[in-house]
Amino acid sequence: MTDHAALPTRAQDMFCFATYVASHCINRAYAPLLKPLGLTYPKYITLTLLWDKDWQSIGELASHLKMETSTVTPLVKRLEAMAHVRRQRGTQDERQVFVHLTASGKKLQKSAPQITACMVEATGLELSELDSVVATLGKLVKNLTNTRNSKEAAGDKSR
Amino acid sequence: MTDHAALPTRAQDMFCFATYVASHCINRAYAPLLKPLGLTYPKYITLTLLWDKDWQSIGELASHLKMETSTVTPLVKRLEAMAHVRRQRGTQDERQVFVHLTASGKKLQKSAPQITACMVEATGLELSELDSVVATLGKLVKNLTNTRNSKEAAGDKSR
DNA sequence: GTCAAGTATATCGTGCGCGATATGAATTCA
DNA sequence: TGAATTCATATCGCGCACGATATACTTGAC
Repeated sequence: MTDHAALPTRAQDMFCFATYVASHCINRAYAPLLKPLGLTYPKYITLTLLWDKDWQSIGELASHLKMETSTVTPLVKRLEAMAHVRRQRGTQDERQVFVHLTASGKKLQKSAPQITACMVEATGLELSELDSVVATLGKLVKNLTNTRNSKEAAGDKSR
Repeated sequence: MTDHAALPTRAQDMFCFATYVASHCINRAYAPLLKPLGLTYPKYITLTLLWDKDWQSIGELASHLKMETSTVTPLVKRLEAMAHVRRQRGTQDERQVFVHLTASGKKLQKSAPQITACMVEATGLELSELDSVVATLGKLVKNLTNTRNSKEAAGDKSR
C-alpha cells in the first residue's frame, strides 16, 4: 500500500488486465453451454446480433462487434458452412454482402434465454453489479473508439 | 414480472458482450503504445507479472493469467526469442521451467508508467470507476474459476 | 465515356488461446 | 525396487483477431 502512486503498477490492479482475464474466463464458461449447439462464443454473439436484426451487411456486423471485416468475413463463412446463415450480394450495391438467418439459425434462438440465465448465475453477481459493469465498459469502449478516429473526424484547429 | 424477464436478450445489454468488446478495444488501444517497444499486449502483461516477481514458472504465470500452459509456453518462447526473458529448467524439479528477465526485459519496465497513464487517460473514466470495474470483474473471475475447479478447491489444500 | 478516388469485402501472414494429446520427471505405493 | 500414477511442460490442430494488401464495385470530375 503505497500512497504516492495513484496509478497502479501491478497487473492485478489494472482494469486492462481485469478485462483481459475476465474476457477469457467468460469465453471458457460459455464453451460447455455452446458446445451442444456446435457454437463458439463469437459465432453465438454474431447470431445474437442477427436475432435482434436480420439481414445485416458484413460491415454492419463488424461495426456492432467493434471488429475488423477481416475477422467477420471468415466468421460468417463458418456460420454459413453450418447452414445457420446465408450470404447474399446486395442488388443495389454489389460490393455489400448481406447476411441473413436460415431456419436452423433462427431455431437456435430458443436456447438463448437458458444460456443467459446460466451465465448470470455462474458469475455469482447481482444484476445491478453486472449492469454497472456494462455501463462503465460501454463508456470506455465509446471513448477508446472515439479517440482512435478523432484525428480525422474532429477538427484539429486547437493547436 | 418474473426474474427471467429481468435478464437481457440483446447482445448490447449483456455483460459478456460488453467485456468481449471492451477487451478487444483495450488491446487495440495498447497496440500503438507497445509497437515502438516491439511488444504485444499478452507479451507486455507477461513482462508486467515478471517485473512484480522475477523467476516464475510457466505454471505460475499461467495461473496468474488464468490461461493454459499451452498458451503461455509459446508466448514465453517468443519473449525469449526477443531476448527479454530466459527459460531455465528447475534444478530441484526438472519438470518445471522458470522464466526470468534479462537486462533488456528489465529495461522495458521504465516505459510502463507512461503507458499506464496513457491508457487511463484514453478511457476517459474516473479512477473510481475503473477501480469499481476491477473489483466486480475480479469477483466474477473468482466465481467462474471456482465453479470450474470446485472439486479440487474443496479439500486439496488440507493435505 | 474515361480516369481517379473512395468504398465494401476478401485474402494473407502472424500472434494468440484453447482442448486434446504426448513426453518425461517426480511421487506413490505395492 | 519397480510399476502405476500424477504432475509440468510441450506439441498439434483449429478458431479467432488484427494489419496490410488485393479486388471489385461505385461515385465523382472532366
